[in-house]
Amino acid sequence: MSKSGLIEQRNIRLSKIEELRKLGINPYPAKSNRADYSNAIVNDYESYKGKKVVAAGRLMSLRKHGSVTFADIQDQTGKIQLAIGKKILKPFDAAISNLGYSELKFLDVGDFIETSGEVSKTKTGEISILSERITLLTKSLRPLPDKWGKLKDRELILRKRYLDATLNPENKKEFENIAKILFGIRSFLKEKGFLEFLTPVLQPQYGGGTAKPFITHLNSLNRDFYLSISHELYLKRLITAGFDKVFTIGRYFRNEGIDKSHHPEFSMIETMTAYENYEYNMDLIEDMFRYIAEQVYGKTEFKVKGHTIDFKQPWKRISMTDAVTEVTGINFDDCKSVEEANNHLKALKIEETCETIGLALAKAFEEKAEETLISPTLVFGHPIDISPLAKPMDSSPNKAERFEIFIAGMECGDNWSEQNDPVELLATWKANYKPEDREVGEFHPLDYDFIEVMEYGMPPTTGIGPGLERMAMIFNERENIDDVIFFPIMKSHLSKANKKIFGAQEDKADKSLDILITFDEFQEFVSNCLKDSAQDIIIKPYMRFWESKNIFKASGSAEIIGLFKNRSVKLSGYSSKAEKPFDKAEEVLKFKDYIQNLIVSFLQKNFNKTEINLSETFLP
RNA sequence: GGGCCGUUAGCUCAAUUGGCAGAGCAACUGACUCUUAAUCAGUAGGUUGAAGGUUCGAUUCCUUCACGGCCCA
Repeated sequence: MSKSGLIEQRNIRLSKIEELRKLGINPYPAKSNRADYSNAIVNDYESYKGKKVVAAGRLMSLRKHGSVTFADIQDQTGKIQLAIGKKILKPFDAAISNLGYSELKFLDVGDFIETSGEVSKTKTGEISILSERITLLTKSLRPLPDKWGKLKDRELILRKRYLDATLNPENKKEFENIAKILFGIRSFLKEKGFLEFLTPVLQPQYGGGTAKPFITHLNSLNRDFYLSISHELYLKRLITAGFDKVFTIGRYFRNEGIDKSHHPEFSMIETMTAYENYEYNMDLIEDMFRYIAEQVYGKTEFKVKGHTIDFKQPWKRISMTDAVTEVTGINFDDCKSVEEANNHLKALKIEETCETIGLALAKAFEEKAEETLISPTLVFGHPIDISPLAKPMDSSPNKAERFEIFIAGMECGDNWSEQNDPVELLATWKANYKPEDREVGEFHPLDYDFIEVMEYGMPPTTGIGPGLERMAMIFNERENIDDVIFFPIMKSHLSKANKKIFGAQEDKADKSLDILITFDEFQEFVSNCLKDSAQDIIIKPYMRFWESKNIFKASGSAEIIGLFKNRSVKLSGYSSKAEKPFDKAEEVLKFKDYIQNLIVSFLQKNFNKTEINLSETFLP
């Protein structure tokens, strides 16, 4: 007998499966004969009245009253009630997998079932199916969380979205709408004459942006590859190949922070259009948002961060310089020198010195203007310094033919007339090539293959890249990116109950034998590497040996106390396994060595300005 | 990275100053021919996220860790 409620309930359901199998019922058949959806029946009762239907879905509630039972099943479209009368329901028949009235006891809330019967209303007026047949489609082993309360634990909602979606149809609807956004974008771009391409996620050289990439290894080529941080350079190759309007709905991977509006894995709709410049895209993006608002959501007004945004209105278009001037009164275009620009930054309480006027303008915009752009705004005329892939404007060569989309203070897409002068591009890239930026994610790799493409010649081209998640956040009126990503990234977790149920091994010590190094021994052992001034630091070593399933194991750690106020530091991780008993003396030596290295690397990491010398005597 | 908060039964939540770990739903047994959060009677379900500490005694206080949330940079 299990002590856990979950395990007990699961066992009961397993035994129901056992009994059903004995009766000749397959609890997991491959196919259903479902022909009707619940909302069609409920919304159009007059046409369905008296007709036979076959519906299927998840059993969401079961109310037994002796010889009559009421049940609710939920399918993709909604819920419908089944009225199951002892006299109407046909008797048990394994040949057609029909459950009789007394076999209803094998059903649980959460099971998937199919039913056929006449549509009618009950005495209380509820539209129902008078079930003549009931077939089990899938036996569920675990109880659904509370059947009318919704899931509240945020961690559970994010980890088990399928449960949240089952219990919370409004939330499910939001994800349905995100799927429809994708259809909307595709049909919009199709109407405009675009072709969709799939571009590589695994790339030998990453490019098209500045971000920290994920690195992976491709065994068959024995090379490290990068997960795409952008798909832009591939779309440009397609333009070079002679396709005039292309797009991809791509997956983007950036090994950077996770917060309310950033996720390491996200999606963008990236387009490239030949023979046009960035002004074409200003219209395209505006039209695309309006199209989705009208086609998918059937409205143009959305509430974002407390502001009402109307996509019907023409979007504001403003240069970056003017956007900064509007907020701060400072016009960076009037700057005669970098010093002057930096003085402006100081006046704006931005504690950063920039190398060029352009960088200072960008900084001021980012710090002061961005968050004020609530209604949809297209900001153009970025400094060329921050736009290495964009063409300079004819009228002011230090500005790029580029614009960004801001909605509710969020950047929702970046767009420009693509630089297709290979000599210029190579020069810009080389000037920006700073391998030391790789760590901070502001590194432009040199992609000679791409320069070669440009040398063959790419016609004048422009591209846009609105982020799908940000779009979804706006249209679904959500402020957290996790609310628009069905499977947000999380650390894996195996619950205690699941460890038991699945028989997953728990690496647990059976018994602890002895501690082989004494406190004094260890302090003597490390005294040579700590200065007198660190006398108050106590290092407590722990080591133990034990036996588990005929494997001998050792593990050890050292705790440093007194280094920080109210905190101790634990250096851990030593472990060792063998099939026969250890030579303990040798193991202790290994442990000492390990701990010594740990301490040295710990000190190096945390006191990197201090030189750490390992004296000979420190070694055991 | 910094700060604050959370983790108790399958789910949602209690537990008074540190003093017997409880309820509703779900589950199980039984009654019931129109319910819809069905009802009624009964039963069972817990290593209070993990480890350590203080204490006669810890869900409660302290430390560390794990997982998560919110805010800030």
